Amino acid sequence: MNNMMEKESTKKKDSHEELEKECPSCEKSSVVRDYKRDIEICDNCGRIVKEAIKDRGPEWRAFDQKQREEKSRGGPPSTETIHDKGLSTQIDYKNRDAKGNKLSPEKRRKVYRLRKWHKRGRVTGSKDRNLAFSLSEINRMSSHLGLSKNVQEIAAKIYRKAVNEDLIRGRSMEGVSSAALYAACREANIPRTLEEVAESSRVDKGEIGKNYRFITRELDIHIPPTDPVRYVARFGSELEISGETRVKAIEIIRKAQEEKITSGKSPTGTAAGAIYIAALENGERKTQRDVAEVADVTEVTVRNRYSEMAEKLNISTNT
DNA sequence: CGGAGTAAAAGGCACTT
DNA sequence: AAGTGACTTTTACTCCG
Repeated sequence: MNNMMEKESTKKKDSHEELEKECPSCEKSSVVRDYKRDIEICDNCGRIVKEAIKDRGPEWRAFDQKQREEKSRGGPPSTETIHDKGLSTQIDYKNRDAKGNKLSPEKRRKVYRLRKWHKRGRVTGSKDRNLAFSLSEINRMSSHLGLSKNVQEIAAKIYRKAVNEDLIRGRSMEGVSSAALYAACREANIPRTLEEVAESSRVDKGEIGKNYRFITRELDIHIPPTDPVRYVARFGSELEISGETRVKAIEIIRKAQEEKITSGKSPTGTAAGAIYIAALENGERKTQRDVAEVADVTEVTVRNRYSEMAEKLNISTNT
C-alpha cells in the first residue's frame, strides 16, 4: 500500500514540474508543467495556461519536388488580414481543360466570361470593400508601430466581428480600425499606449478611445487592465536593478492586490511604487524621479502609491 | 538635490438625462 | 451624446535636511 503510493508520487513528479508561474484565472502560483501532454496547466483550477502543440510536419515523406507537389494537400494558411481570408480562387489563362486539351472556341468564350465575372465577384458588396480598405489600414498602422503579425491577426478578427455586428455604421472606418488595433495590442499583452496608436493613425486619440470603448462593450470583449507585474521587467531593466529586487517588487504588487488597493489605480503607478520600495529595501536606491521617468508617471504618483503600499502592507522603509 | 506634502486643475470612468 | 460626480493623476509650488 505504502509502496504503491510512493510509486505514484514519484511517477507524478517525473512528468510534472512546478513552475514559479501564476495562473491568470485563479491567481495562484500553482501552474505546473505536464510533460506528457506538453502543456502548462494550473493545479488549482485546471486552466490550461499554455499549450505547445508541436507541429511534427506532414505524415508523408517526399523524396523530390514532384512527389512533394503530388502529396501535399494544404495551401497557404488562411489569414484574417485579407478580406476574403486569402481563400479566393482564380481561373488561369491557359485555355486548356483539366486533361491539358485545348478548348473549343465555344468553350473558350464561356471561360472568358467566367473569368470576367469571377474576378468582379471577388471584392463585392460594401462589407468586403469596407474590410479590404480597413484591413490594409490596420496593416499599414501595425507595420508603422512595429507590431507582430499576430497582433495584426487579432486586430483583423476584432474588426471583422465589428463589421458583422453592424457596428461601423456612422463611425469612420479609420477610427474603428485604430480602435481594433489598440484592443489587439492590449489583448496580446504588447502594451502600446493610445497615443502611440493615434500617432500612426489618421484619427485623433479621443476618437480612437471612444470607438475602443464602444466596440469592446458591444462585442463583449472585456480586456482586463494590464497587470502591474507586466511592467516590472521592462522598468526594472531600464533602471538596471537586480533580479532579486524585481522579484521583491512583484511580491509587493501581489500583496497590494490582495489588500485590494490596486484597483482603479494606474498599473504603471503601482508598478513604479513597488519598484521604488523594493529598490529601497534591497539597498539599490533609486530616486523617485528616475522611477517616475521610466514608468511615465509623475513623482507625486510614485510617492502616493509607495506611501499607501508601505502603510497598508506594514513595510518599514527605514533601513 | 531628494524627499514630503498640498491645493487646484485636468483627466478618465461609470452612470444618468 | 452630453452632463454629473466620485476618484486618480498631474501641475506647480513650498518646505525640510
